[in-house]
Amino acid sequence: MRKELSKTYDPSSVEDRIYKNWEEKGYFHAEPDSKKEPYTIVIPPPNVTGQLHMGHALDETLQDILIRYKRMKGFSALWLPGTDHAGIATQIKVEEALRVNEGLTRYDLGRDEFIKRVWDWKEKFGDRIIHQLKKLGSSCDWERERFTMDEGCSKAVKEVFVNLYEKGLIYKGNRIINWCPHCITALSDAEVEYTEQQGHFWHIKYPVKDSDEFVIIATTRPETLLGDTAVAVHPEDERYQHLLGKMLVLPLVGREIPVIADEYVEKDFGTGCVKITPAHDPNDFEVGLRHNLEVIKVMNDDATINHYGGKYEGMDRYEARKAMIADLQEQGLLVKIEEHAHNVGQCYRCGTTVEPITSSQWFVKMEPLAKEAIRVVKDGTISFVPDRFSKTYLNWMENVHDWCISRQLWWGHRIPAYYCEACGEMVVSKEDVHTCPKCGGKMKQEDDVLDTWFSSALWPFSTLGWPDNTEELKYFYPTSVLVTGYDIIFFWVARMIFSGMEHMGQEPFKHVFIHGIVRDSQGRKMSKSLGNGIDPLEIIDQYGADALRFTLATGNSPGNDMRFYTERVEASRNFANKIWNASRFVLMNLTIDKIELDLNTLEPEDKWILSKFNALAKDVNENLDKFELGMAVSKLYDFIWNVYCDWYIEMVKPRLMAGEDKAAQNVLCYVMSGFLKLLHPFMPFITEEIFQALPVEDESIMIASFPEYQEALNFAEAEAKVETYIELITSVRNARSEMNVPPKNKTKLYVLCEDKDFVSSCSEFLTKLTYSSEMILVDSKDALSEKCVNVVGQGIEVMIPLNELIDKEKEFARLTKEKEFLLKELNLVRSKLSNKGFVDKAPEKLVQAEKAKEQSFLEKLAKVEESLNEL
RNA sequence: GGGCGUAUAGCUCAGUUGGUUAGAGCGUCACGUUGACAUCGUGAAGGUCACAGAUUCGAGUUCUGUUACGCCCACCA
Repeated sequence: MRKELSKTYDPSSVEDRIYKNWEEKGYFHAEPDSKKEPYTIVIPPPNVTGQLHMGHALDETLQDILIRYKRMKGFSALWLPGTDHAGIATQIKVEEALRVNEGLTRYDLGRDEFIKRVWDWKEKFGDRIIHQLKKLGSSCDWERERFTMDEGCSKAVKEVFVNLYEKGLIYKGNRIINWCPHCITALSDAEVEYTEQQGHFWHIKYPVKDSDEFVIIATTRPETLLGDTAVAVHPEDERYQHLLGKMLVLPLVGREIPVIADEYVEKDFGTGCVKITPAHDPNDFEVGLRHNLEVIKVMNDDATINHYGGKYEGMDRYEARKAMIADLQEQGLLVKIEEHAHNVGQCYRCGTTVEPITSSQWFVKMEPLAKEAIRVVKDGTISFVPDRFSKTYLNWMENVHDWCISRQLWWGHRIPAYYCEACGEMVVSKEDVHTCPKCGGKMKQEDDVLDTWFSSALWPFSTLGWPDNTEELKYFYPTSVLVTGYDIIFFWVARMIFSGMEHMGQEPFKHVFIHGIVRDSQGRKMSKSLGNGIDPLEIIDQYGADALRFTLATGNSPGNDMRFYTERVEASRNFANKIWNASRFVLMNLTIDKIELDLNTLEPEDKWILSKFNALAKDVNENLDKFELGMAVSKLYDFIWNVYCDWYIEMVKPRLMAGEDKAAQNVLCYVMSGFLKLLHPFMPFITEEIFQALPVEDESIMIASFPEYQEALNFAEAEAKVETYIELITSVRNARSEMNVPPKNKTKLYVLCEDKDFVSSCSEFLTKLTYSSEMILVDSKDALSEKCVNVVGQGIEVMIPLNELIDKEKEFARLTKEKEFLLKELNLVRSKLSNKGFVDKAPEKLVQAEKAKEQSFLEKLAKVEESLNEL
């Protein structure tokens, strides 16, 4: 006996120790190695001050499975970790803490001091998520950990910004953008989420100047009326031809605005008249450009009304709305109010309704960049798994607008543009600029910072050393696969693709492996506000990281959401325990100290399990290569539990009890160490713990080689025969169960079979697993004097003498049921075989298989009928 | 308005390029302390693969249409 193992597996006593050992041995570290092929994954960097949630757990588990697999396959496998500075999210957190703890705002501290506080915060909490990733077993190369605002990434950001600016792909302009009045910053289109809300349509009269006439417009946002600079109608709308070019008097304001004609207006919608507010509506902005309309912005940054609002100045936009409606009503200008459901855009960080506003911002010109990004997905250079997400991606990329990249925040990469305080000259430069190249005046850097996603977009190459042409960059880029959720395809995946193409001239990754969202047991999204989130760390404490990982990898297909509940984790935990106990059994019976497989001394069941294992290795490799992780893991589960434990261990027990059976020990260990290796990417800890207790040569399973199919281990014939016996054993158990015969009632077993040698070599487990006392080979049934239950298999028939225990009626019913079943199947097979189309067109192999089935059914049917007659 | 997904056992889900008797986990029922494991074992019950057509020798799987639910994008003010 090598080592005494406890009866149940206790992950908590194992995991930290093993992880520490891996780290110390340096197994996670990858170097450029010309003798190996590279395999690279860059982590989707979690927010630096965030905490691990189930979505991370899924994402990291999938990546770790892939990276461990490839590492064992002999690749130089780099999983590059790091964190994201997460502009708005982090700034909001620190501001909140500042407010709660010190009653201060960031403005009280000033920019420099505030940023220092955020760095302090990052130092304090930045390690937390990294520790949590380690608890999961993530085999990241921690020596290469990066941060989106570290020196290298910042250098890359400046390089890219200046580069794009010089190419004319970054520009500054006064455009309409999404504004969050709570975060006080511009947002990109992708950062706005739309929800349908019940609102109103207010119908308002706009009087025609010097006339009794008026037009009626309908609006959902009456407060923007303050910034109207025209009313538009369709050019061919006959109702309004006479008003074209005339002036209207803007209610509540008194300003005069023209009636203009523009194709944008739909004649049949509403009244056919549209108020035009270029400063507060994207469509109106376009109309304004076409007609040279004045742009009057009526709101401040916090969405209160500014000086253009007259008496409404200082009011919040909704207060102003209320007040204006009341005033309009009083003046008899409010015609009616309609209920109206419409989509309202909200800030994806704070949920505040965004305000479209014209503002001077920085943009990335998307059209030229999108071209290449579209090409590489269309021509398959980059593939999405599952493929349907390439449609989502292409649809977005083909309709993408320019990307607003400036944010009015303090935490982030400050835009490398400098303005002369004297002459207004602007310089964009990688280096700090202090004096104006034109007039020598003092230069001041742009206040705005960049969208967080601007730096994340460079992640696959900035983390490898770009813009320097490092060995790492040459070797590990392009990366192999990107693993992420479908919810950030637009934010991140798309932007990495065009950035990689533009700056590296090569795709950032070859595959995008997309997973879904982890939901609660009722299918709801896990969220803080619902309080239905499950903490992965609590699950790890309770059930172990392996159980959690196994749960996340099982029953989940790429791109689909999954439900998470503890019963599933329990099942995974039970599986770990099953493996644990199987290993206890093997170790208890071990006398060998080295695995030496001698293919010449094998029993049928040995060949059978080796053959089954061989097929498993083939399947798992194929599944993993095709990103079918869920399928790979369910095959492993089935093999380990339902094949190795339920059958092979049971078959081999008599041999082990009988004495030192080296062949059995070798096969037990060979197959066990093999399936542990196959399972290791999914359940790294328990597989390592057991592996090291087995008589293996590798010092760690992490660096052992991944099993692959070997022709020498394919024993098709023995496999098929043992398979038949398994069926037979099941049938015997079934018969006994239906006769209500208790397991302890052991009887003889008579066997009628032509292949006597083979049956003899299996006699031990046949006897044991059919609850028999001994097995007797007979030449004919006639010789038996005892009353028997007959069970038939292919080429074999067994008789169980149960004497008076036999319930004749029950046996009759059982055999009749069996007969009906065989008849049904026989019918099915025959109808296939008599179908000329099938025989002519189906593959020959299939036709032969059907014929064999027919024979088998016929043979069995004859035996069953014979038994029925004898009753 | 456009696009996508899902619909398979009581529940949650797998099901590869069409081809044995459609599977698993959990739950249910019966039996069981057999020398690794009750976090277990043995056996069983449970399915018109949403509906209607089409293609095919053959459809859970492919195509068309319908229904229900979900998601994404666009935004007629």
